[in-house]
Amino acid sequence: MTNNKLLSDFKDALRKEGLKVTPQRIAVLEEIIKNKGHRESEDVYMAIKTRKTHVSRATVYRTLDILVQNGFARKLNLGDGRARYEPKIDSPHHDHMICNNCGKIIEFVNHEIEKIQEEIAKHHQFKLQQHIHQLFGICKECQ
Amino acid sequence: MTNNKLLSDFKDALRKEGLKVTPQRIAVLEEIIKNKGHRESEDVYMAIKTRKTHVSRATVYRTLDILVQNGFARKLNLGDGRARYEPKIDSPHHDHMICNNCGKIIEFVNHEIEKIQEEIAKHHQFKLQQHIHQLFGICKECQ
DNA sequence: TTTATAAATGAGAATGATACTCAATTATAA
DNA sequence: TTATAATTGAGTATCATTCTCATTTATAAA
Repeated sequence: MTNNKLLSDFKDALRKEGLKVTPQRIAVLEEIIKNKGHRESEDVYMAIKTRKTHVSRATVYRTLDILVQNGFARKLNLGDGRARYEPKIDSPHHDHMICNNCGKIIEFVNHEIEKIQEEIAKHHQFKLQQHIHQLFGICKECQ
Repeated sequence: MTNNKLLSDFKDALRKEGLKVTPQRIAVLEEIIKNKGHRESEDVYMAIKTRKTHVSRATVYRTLDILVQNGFARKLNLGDGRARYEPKIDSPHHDHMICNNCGKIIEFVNHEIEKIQEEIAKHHQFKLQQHIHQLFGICKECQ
């Protein structure tokens, strides 16, 4: 998906929700789709602040929530107290391996695991909505 | 394992680490092994405070850390900002399903998933140390 | 048992990420 | 262009957890 298409989808989503299209919201979207990065709110705030629109931390948090609610971004909880955000568009589902030493994040997917998860949920008559699967350890480079 | 054995193991562990055996530390251990519960620090603090030894929040946190470091308890991060602690002794490895509605926690294990995880790690030359696998959704009772 | 002392404790302050408040600003529909 | 409801931003609040440091205590040695 081109960034233009994404931008216009985002504007449509905002309008559909009765939300206004503001330079701050656009800036947060652009910052988030800039790379595959697993960005912290503070990173996004600094990046926007440094090079373009004036924005506040509060607005960054609020906009990241909007992106998550509307399927443009995914919020990750890596257990260190700071949420990370990654673009969700054109990014097939995946989970994460996190290096305990350097913090590097490696994405992985395994359809067998996904399938077993469904079965486990079904077995408990549990209606699965989301899951978190994270592998922590030491990456190749840090050994 | 009997509670007496556990208690004496805990005392041994403390001595081995050069730590003192204090009533507060014993109280935290006893509270944690009382049930399979996934307890919050505040719960443990209130429970001890109400019925036995005087203890402070700081000491509860410090002792829970000691329990985790020495394999007597496991610390869970459920993504809601409050850590949970469960006894680890005599409790085989398991992961958790969490009801998004009522907060109930159901434990599950699946050896196939464990095996695949190992393979994924190996494939990336990643030295696996821990993992988090949590399924979120709606439990049977809440549907 | 008493003593010496390093470790543990507790009360409250500090921290840090995130959420909230509300007056001022701004996007948008008419 | 105007009216107005939504948005923004600066700073404050929150909440779990950690830190500080003076006081207390467990423990080893005498």
